[in-house]
Amino acid sequence: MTEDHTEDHVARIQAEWRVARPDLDVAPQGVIGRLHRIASHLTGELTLLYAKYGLTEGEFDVLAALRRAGTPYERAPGEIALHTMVTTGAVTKRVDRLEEAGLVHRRRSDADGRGRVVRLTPAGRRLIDKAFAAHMTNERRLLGTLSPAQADQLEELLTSWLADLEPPGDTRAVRE
Amino acid sequence: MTEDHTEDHVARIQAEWRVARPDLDVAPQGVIGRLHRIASHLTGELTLLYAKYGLTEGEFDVLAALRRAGTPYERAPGEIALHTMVTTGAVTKRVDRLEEAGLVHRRRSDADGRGRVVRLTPAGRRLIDKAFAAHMTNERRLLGTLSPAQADQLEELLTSWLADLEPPGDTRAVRE
DNA sequence: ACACTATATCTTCCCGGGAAGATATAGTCT
DNA sequence: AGACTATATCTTCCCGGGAAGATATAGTGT
Repeated sequence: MTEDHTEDHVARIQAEWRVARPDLDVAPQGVIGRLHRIASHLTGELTLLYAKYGLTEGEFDVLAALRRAGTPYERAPGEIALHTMVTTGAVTKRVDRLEEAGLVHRRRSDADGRGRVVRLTPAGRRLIDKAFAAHMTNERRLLGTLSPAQADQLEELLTSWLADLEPPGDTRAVRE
Repeated sequence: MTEDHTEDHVARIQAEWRVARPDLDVAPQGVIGRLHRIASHLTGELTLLYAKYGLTEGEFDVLAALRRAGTPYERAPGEIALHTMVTTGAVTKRVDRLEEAGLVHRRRSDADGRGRVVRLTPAGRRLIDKAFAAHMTNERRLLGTLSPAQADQLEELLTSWLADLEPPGDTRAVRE
């Protein structure tokens, strides 16, 4: 036996720290390290799928935010920034790319001369509808071997943790 | 009442999708969306702490990998890349910055002319020792209101999920 | 020893996003 | 109306990392 196959990378890192810094309690890494590692793995897999539709994650998020808005699939850039948790500068660039690709259209707001309105084009609507359905299938696959009971339990724990971390009244939104 | 305060952002997004795409089951977002949101929140908080020590997250990871190696706190760039889950190009740049800051030292390997050896300087060792202790305190704070029992349960669920996602034999390492 | 392939690191170029400032328009107060 | 402040978006500049190629050295087979 050269290796304990029941130990994952996080456990190995913790073991190394226990040798290097026996004075510290590295238990929190058991949760936080694994959470980050899962997140990074999921992001990689999700991004692969977006790429099949010619989208980056950021572009996907913008299209999704517009799609969720419902007919006529419009939102102001500032709203999109809130919904997708990025700066307005990032939204400008994402919308630039999506507009270039013919997936969204940008016009001035009638009501407010400073404002713009970003709207899904029919092509954008078709694309995000296909991509989002595939995305959900992909997420289901990634939850794969968790039993429904485990998934519920996990969701509950994450929900209560998230409630701690996010001060109520925090308006920022979430990755889709 | 204008808003249900028991609903978080992920729940709101799911509710929007149920209207926009009633044909799809968006349950997976309950877990995956919240996990990503927690990860992003944690990363923000952890990064704030690294910054107090003048470090980026990537630099912290490199110092931590060297510290865990034990005396004499040396590792090859390629090893560091494996341990920190980035490309060797990224390691080169991180080490450039750390060397500039006097926290690590880089020399040629005696054994292999292609190789380099990166070693913590005494200043680097002192810094990562302080920073890592503070990092653990910070992580404990971030787990805050999860009871020990909840934390254990969560760790167990994450561990088994991670085991699915990471094919055994995957050599990549983890965020500290 | 020579040719060929493999490996370790570094370099170059690119990409996406953040931060801060620029610009244009709204709103408010007098 | 005029001045001042607030707001929405866009622009500019920067930063960190990825991908792919360049370079130097090892290893291997003949």
